[in-house]
Amino acid sequence: MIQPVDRESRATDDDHLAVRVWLRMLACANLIEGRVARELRARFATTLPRFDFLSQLERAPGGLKMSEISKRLMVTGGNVTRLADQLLAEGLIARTTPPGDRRASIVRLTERGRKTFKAMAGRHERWIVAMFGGLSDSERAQLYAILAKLKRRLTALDDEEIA
Amino acid sequence: MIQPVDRESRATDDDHLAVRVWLRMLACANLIEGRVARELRARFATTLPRFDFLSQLERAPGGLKMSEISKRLMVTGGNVTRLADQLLAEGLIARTTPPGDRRASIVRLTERGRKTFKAMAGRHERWIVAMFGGLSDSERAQLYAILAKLKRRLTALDDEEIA
DNA sequence: GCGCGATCCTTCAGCCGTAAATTGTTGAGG
DNA sequence: CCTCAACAATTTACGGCTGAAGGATCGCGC
Repeated sequence: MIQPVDRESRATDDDHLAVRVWLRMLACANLIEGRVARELRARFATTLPRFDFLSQLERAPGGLKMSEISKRLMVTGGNVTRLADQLLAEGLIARTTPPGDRRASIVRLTERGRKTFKAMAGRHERWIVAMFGGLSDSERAQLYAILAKLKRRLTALDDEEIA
Repeated sequence: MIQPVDRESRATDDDHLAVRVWLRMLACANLIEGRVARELRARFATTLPRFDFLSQLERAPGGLKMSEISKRLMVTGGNVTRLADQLLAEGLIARTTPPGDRRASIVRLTERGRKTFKAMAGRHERWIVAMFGGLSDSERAQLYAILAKLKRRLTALDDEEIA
């Protein structure tokens, strides 16, 4: 019998259910994210943020503006700048300045970037599928639906006063 | 109508459901964590990891060994050392060496630490409850149950070969 | 006693993330 | 034109997290 000793496991009965749900969800997310990060490092000598960055470009054949990547990855602009610098140095992406706006810059995958990403994406999907393999189809669907509702709520709350 | 443009929203139909569930869950976790972090910073000039650290001590009146905190927070030892240094400097915790093992050190809340934490914890719970307020009791319960199963699976998978 | 691997903690370099200030560019109003 | 606010990207300072290396201590087995 496994005996986890983490934050979530130690929630006490007087905690509100919402808090316990949150701690459990956070624990799951951290376990999955950590595992994916370790695998990416071991097998591809890269990191999750870089993988995510490439993933966005994969879906946008024409390339993306830095600000657009920032929005999609939900990270700040400064962060995107640094990630782009690294991927550029690795030869996985290329940058151009769009005609008509010299402030912006557009980033797209290089051929090498596309190939590299394909290889990683295949593995990535298998890892995720394996980790969620303990749930039934119906449970995955329920989870998907409930999280949709939660996410709507969260984006609606955005910068509203909450407490 | 809200139009999110993040990672999860851009998942395509050929992605396996598990991947879409994962991206959605990650988006939710990041939204919640980010919001809590911002509130803690704005209202208490502190950070989420420090709050979590104190939270563990709150539940352990006799104090905890550094290694125990590391396990419970699911972070590495080096990280715990730094957090402890900061909380020590803020006067919220105290350290002692347990009799019988001079390698170890035991950390516990100071009176000031306990008071400070109480104030933060009350707010924290209200934020979480507000954020999960969009779900019904039944949905929260389902989520709680499904995540339990997922978490069991994840800890079982631990460092097993997965793909 | 004594070796020696295990354990506890710390330190360090490296990456990711943020917020805030800065540089350069654009475009709208006077 | 010319200002000036808005916007795109970058830089900087700081915090969290990791993995790896190192120092001290412990305790098992001989």
